[in-house]
Amino acid sequence: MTEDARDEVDRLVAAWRAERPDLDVEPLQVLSRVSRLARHLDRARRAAFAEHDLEPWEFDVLTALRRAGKPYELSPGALLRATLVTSGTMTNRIDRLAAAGLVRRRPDPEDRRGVLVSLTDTGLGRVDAAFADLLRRERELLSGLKGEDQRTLAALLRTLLTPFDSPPDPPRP
Amino acid sequence: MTEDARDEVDRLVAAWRAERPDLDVEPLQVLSRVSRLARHLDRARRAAFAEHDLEPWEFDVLTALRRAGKPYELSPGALLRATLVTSGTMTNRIDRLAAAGLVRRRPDPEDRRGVLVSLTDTGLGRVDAAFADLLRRERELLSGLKGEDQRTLAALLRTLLTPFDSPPDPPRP
DNA sequence: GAGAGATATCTCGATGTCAAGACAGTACAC
DNA sequence: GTGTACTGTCTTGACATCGAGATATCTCTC
Repeated sequence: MTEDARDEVDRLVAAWRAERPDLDVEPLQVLSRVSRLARHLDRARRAAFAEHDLEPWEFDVLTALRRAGKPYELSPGALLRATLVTSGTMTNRIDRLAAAGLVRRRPDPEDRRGVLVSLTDTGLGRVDAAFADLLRRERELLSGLKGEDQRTLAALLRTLLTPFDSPPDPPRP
Repeated sequence: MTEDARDEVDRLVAAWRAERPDLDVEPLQVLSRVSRLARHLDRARRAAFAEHDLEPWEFDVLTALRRAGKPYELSPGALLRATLVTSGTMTNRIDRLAAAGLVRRRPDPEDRRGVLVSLTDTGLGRVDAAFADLLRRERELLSGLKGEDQRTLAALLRTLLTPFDSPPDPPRP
């Protein structure tokens, strides 16, 4: 091999080159790393939240509410857009968070189809503690990169993400 | 706001800064993007594989076998390390792939605890077709970045990934 | 103000995953 | 060779997710 394999994706790419020299597998260098890193991150997050008795999915919902600012209240629809899950999943999550006393549900006074979900005091305290902890650990994970490299990395990732996060084509008049 | 939000994570970071100006949320610029991008990628992959009648999890197992080279055979243990799932999940996956005629199971002649899983001809054909398709789509996804930027991105991601992919500390003699 | 279509949420069944543990077989020291 | 620890695979039960569809309400047009 002409260069050392430094991570699993290097090994994976080398294996593909040996098996399918006819294919250009360069895209894997970026996208396989994204997938694998996300998987490892999930596990690290799970470990971090365990200390605060929170599951990652609980944290995702609670932070969305926390970010909204006072009165920490959003509709289920806003929550599912923020967390990239389906509506059935969100209904289920809200049910369980409400049962755990971390959020509260009330009818939307302005839209009788709608519901509003808000943080309880308990939920607010838990999410703030867990978030501070998460940031500590994430900073640790990133400690291998200089600040400038982190900004470069963030900018490149943003470029890839933009098409997904833009509205899927405005309807033409 | 001092700068335009270009993607959801920019909006997310801006919201945190407004709510918690006391915290340094820079790590989110990188790691939240990794998580979100991985999620979008999952969906894109699912769509790509649907044309070949494959689920992403099926593809993951089949490619691991394909990369191993002739005779396209690995143990369940090797497969679960390659795909980052638990042993129970792998047993289940192999069961279903075998039922679908894409892989075959046979006892390991050298270790009577063990089993060897290999691609069938059908499995080989399916995975090769799906992989070529996946590469096409991934290249498309990356088309927003110059080749040089792609290499920079890959290198920065590798730095983050290395600690996870290295053995978890060799035992001291 | 009536109807058509869009939107918001919830329900339900199927499914894939995980964690913990069972079990058989192997490896190594003594 | 025997005991002990380890390894490899499979089993089981709980659980979160998805997708499709049901229901109620809103909005817009005519």
